Amino acid sequence: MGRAPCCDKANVKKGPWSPEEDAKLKEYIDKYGTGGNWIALPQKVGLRRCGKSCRLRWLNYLRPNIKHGEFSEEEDNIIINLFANIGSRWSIIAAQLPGRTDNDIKNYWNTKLKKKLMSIINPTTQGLLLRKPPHHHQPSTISSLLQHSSSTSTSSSSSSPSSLICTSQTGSFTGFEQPISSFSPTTTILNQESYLTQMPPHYQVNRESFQQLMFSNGGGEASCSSSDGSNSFYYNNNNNGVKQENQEVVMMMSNEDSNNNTTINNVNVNGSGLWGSSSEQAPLEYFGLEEIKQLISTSSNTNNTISCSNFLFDESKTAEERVLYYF
DNA sequence: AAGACCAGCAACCGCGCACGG
DNA sequence: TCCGTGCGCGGTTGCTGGTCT
Repeated sequence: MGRAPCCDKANVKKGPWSPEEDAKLKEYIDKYGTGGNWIALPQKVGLRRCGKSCRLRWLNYLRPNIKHGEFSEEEDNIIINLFANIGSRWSIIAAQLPGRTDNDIKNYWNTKLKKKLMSIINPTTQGLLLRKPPHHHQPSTISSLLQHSSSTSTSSSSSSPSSLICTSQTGSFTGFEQPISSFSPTTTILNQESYLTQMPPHYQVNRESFQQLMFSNGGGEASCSSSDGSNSFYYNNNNNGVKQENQEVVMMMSNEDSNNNTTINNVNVNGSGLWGSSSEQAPLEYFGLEEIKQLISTSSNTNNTISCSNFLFDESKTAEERVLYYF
């Protein structure tokens, strides 16, 4: 037995709201408030609308102080950074942007910002450039990345200053403004509030979220190239979709030899620096692609993408093109 | 000029969660 | 503790206007 419908579908109007409906709803809520019951509201207002529809219309359009129009660069930066840290929690992101609604931000992200960022990160392949930075490397800022986008050469992505740095100790990409190892390993996605409050003035970019950010939607070439010829993918072997205390982070590295053969090594980087402080390197763990596929094989398979709570695995890609990311 | 295509955005849908009985 | 109900969220759909061919 399915869930009871929230309203009588046959007797509710759907589609765009008329100015009259808007006026009715606004006038009523201004006068009496929502009464804490959206389902009952349409009847009180005299609208043939679903309560959920009224709520949406109010929240996204009618309520006071809604900001419409262009997003500022500042807002862009906040959205990008928050998305990279907490993913598509649009309501949380919206809470950081007064006057903006989650729907607005979601639409803005999907239609403009994601494309903009993709073109910045890798203007040629639309893939994510990952390269080992020199120790003295000063990561660029997001704003400088955005500024850089207009001048980046399309033929030499490896020379782009937008290289990404990752730290396994914190489980976060920084890549931008913040030195690595600013987060404690106990920081969890679940604990969103503390996660946010621990964010430095310049937000960090969360490793797995950034991958999702870059690779979701299946667009472009999937491999992550580095200047030394290695491709790097990451996954998290935690199954519940939430970062855990002292969780292991397993990094897969694939290398292409002179014959264009790709080998994949899986390096456990738990507790050590991302690119390995060899003396502290944890024992290697090996998870082949087949094993990973097995891990996720119980999940549903739609549109050539096997998915589960943690992973998306694009089967249509070749080995080195495969994208595996923490979800 | 007209049809095809695309981008932007408002709105819908379904699911998970919280809460009260 | 269980169940029903409403809310809130995120993904998706579909309409509309603009651009391209």
